[in-house]
Amino acid sequence: MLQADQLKPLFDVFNLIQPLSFQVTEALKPLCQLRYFKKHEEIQAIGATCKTVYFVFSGAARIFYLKDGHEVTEYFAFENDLIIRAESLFTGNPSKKAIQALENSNVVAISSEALFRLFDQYPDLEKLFNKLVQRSYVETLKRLENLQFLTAEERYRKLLTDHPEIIQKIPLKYIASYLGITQVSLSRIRSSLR
Amino acid sequence: MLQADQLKPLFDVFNLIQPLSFQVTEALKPLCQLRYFKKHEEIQAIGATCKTVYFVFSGAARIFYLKDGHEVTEYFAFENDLIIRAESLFTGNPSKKAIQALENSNVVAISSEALFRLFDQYPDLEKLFNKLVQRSYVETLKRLENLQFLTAEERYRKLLTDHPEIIQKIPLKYIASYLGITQVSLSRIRSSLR
DNA sequence: AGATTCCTTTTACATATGTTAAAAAAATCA
DNA sequence: TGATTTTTTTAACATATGTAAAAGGAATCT
Repeated sequence: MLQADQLKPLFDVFNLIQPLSFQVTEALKPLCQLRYFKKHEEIQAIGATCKTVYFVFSGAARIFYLKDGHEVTEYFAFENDLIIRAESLFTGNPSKKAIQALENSNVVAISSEALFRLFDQYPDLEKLFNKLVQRSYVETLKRLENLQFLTAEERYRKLLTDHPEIIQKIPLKYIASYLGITQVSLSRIRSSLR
Repeated sequence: MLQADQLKPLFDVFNLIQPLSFQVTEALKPLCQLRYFKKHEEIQAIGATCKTVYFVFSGAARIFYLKDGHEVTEYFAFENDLIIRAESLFTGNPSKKAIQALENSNVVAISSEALFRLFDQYPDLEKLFNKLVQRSYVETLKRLENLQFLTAEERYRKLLTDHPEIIQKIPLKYIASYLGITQVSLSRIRSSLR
């Protein structure tokens, strides 16, 4: 069971995005399940329909899918980051993507159905959720631009400056597919920068 | 000035996504400005902050930006499609992207500030807007996946099956940058498929 | 600690895509 | 219609990235 205020760091982040009243906060807390996953453990499997909204409480996670038998990483999430598989959550279709812990991680899991049921009663909660979605959307647009017209080396350099924590904490084989290139190619790029 | 029910086709689409009451519909109508743009005309310029939500009423439009002096097309919009530059609308930052008519087009323009002001009074209107954003987000995720791990030829084939209207109506030079390749490369791919 | 597995780099070669320039084809305009 | 401009294709060559296999290095497990 959750201890009082254990969730405070996450709720502090929420409040920066959308100020929440005491009532909203109290209504949301019971929906938050703190779950522990070991490094490499699967948080959600491929084929499951996304009915849970996750936040990384501590640790790190990724979303990936299989393409021709090998894994393609689509997204990395760190502390306080939202994890949803939007293409499933918003359509009700099963997701072809999995969520996996990259380190021993604590994750806050919220049932999307229970969350959405609170929206009519607490409009600010709906606004918070939608602002989080908007932020994810904007981030995805930026990644799209990068993939559309930067070279592999430019994308790697950009990741290095924009998200150094990814380079530091994540195995290169995951970063390669995230950048849309092979591991060999990434290795080549790295050695050319030395 | 708008004639009664001129907007009906667009509102029919809205109702499929989120049923709107008579009151909501009547509140939204006065915000809808029907504007005409000639082929190639600029709907919004680079550098402007996005404070308008557009829908294509008839015709077609695109979002593009400049990269090293040449245009990169990010998005095509056809009848009833939403056009927003999310990275500006949701952040308040000036957009580096322009919106341009690709044919003689009628466009419904809605002030985002006026629209957002209606949200507290009409929650279903907020829900409609957020569902439209969610759909755009999901579409963007699909494009990201394609750019991340399909070859140029696979991306072209996919566009051919998923959005034949783009191939039919849009100049190839715009399609090339949309696919993340040069015009020469696209031409080569097309001839190899013949 | 040693053995095993996993991750990263390197090499050699193949292929896809980019670049520049020119020709061909199509669209636009007076 | 004919002239002009724009778009698309083709050619030749350069470069980036992919593929497969092997070696080296690091992490993990008992």
